[in-house]
Amino acid sequence: MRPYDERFTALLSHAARVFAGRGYDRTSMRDLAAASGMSLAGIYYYVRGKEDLLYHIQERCFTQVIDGAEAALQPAVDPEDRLAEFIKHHVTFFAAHMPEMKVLSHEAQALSGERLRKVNHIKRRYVNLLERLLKDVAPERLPLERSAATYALFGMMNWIYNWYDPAGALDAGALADLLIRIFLGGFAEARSPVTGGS
Amino acid sequence: MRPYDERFTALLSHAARVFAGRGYDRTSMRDLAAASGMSLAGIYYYVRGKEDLLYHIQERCFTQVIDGAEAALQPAVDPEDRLAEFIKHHVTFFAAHMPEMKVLSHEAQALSGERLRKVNHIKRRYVNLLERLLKDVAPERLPLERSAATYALFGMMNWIYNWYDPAGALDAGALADLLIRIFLGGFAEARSPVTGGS
DNA sequence: TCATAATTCGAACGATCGTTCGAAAACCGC
DNA sequence: GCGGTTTTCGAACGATCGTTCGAATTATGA
Repeated sequence: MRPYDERFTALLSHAARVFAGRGYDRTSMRDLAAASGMSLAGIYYYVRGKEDLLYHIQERCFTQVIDGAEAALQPAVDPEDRLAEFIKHHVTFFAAHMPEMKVLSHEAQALSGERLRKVNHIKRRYVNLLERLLKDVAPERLPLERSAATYALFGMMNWIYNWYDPAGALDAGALADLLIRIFLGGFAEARSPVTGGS
Repeated sequence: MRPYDERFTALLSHAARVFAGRGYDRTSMRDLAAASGMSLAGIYYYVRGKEDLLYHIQERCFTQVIDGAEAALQPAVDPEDRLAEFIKHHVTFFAAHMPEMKVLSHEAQALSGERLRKVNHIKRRYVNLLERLLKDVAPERLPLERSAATYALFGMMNWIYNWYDPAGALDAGALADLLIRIFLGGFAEARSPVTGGS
């Protein structure tokens, strides 16, 4: 039953590309059929429906990015190194899986019910992972600030899908290094004017 | 002809709130009629259609945010101060006009043709404005890095609509200060390891 | 008070959507 | 080559969409 899985994966890949290009809602099941070389009805052999298709794209991609991040953090021990590794992995993974990551970042509202609950659960795990890294880098910061800084960093990284071209002059590694320098320099070094150290 | 303008503005405001909540594509003209207290057909007296409604929301909001930014920059002369003023204005404006700014940030793909061209033209003006500010802060950076840093900063700021609650414990001014410290500290102070100062 | 313009709306249209169903086709172990 | 399972698909359904149109209603100015 290997060819089934391969065709299922190919369907998800084609669908992710079309979703990323035209947007989830503006994409019709007929568009997906044309893009994947299947018939309209044939898609329903692999998936319960359109929303189920989006769910599987998001669930697979999110699981991959979490597993990859944990693996990338494994060797690093210094807090700043670990944060840098997280950013580097997220950005390079984003650049390497642009369609899926755009769908993950941009179509978060499109799911509902149990599917939304499951994806949000994975998302919370991922956000908590980064928030713990920030706590190790700057333990003196207030939780409120740390939480906001977490989302600021995710914003820097996830906004990529709005402008970055993986085939352009800026390669993903250099982009990751730039974001690391910006965030680590500003977050870890620039102390809040009221605290100071304590 | 003042009551006409007031009702038109109210329609745009109601529509922006619904678009922000349910997404542009998932919102039907019947939803907008219910939210604005108008009949379905009545909307078409003020607007050519659904896409025209989205266009007017984006065009008005973008013009406001550009005018406000230029006014906020007026008194500041020091490059870092000017950049800080830009960030502060963008973030506080975002927090004060959440629905419109979310629609502006999240529904950039929904327009087409001439309307898309016009909004993109305004957007380019705004992006160029920030990019010039970054050039004054860090003249030694390569244009490629400066462009990426511009989008990184916009990502930090625009991602707000995914998590920030204006009614929560973190007020907009404090959030703006945090983003200023993060970006200014990391971008202006952490020099690229290869350049150093020309 | 009346004609004219401005504004609102019920009803309906054609188009497109996601989904279903039963049959046909392709594949497989024997 | 045959029986059963897996996979594909044409055709159609009901629902919902954005939009239109002509009439009804309300405001305006003489």
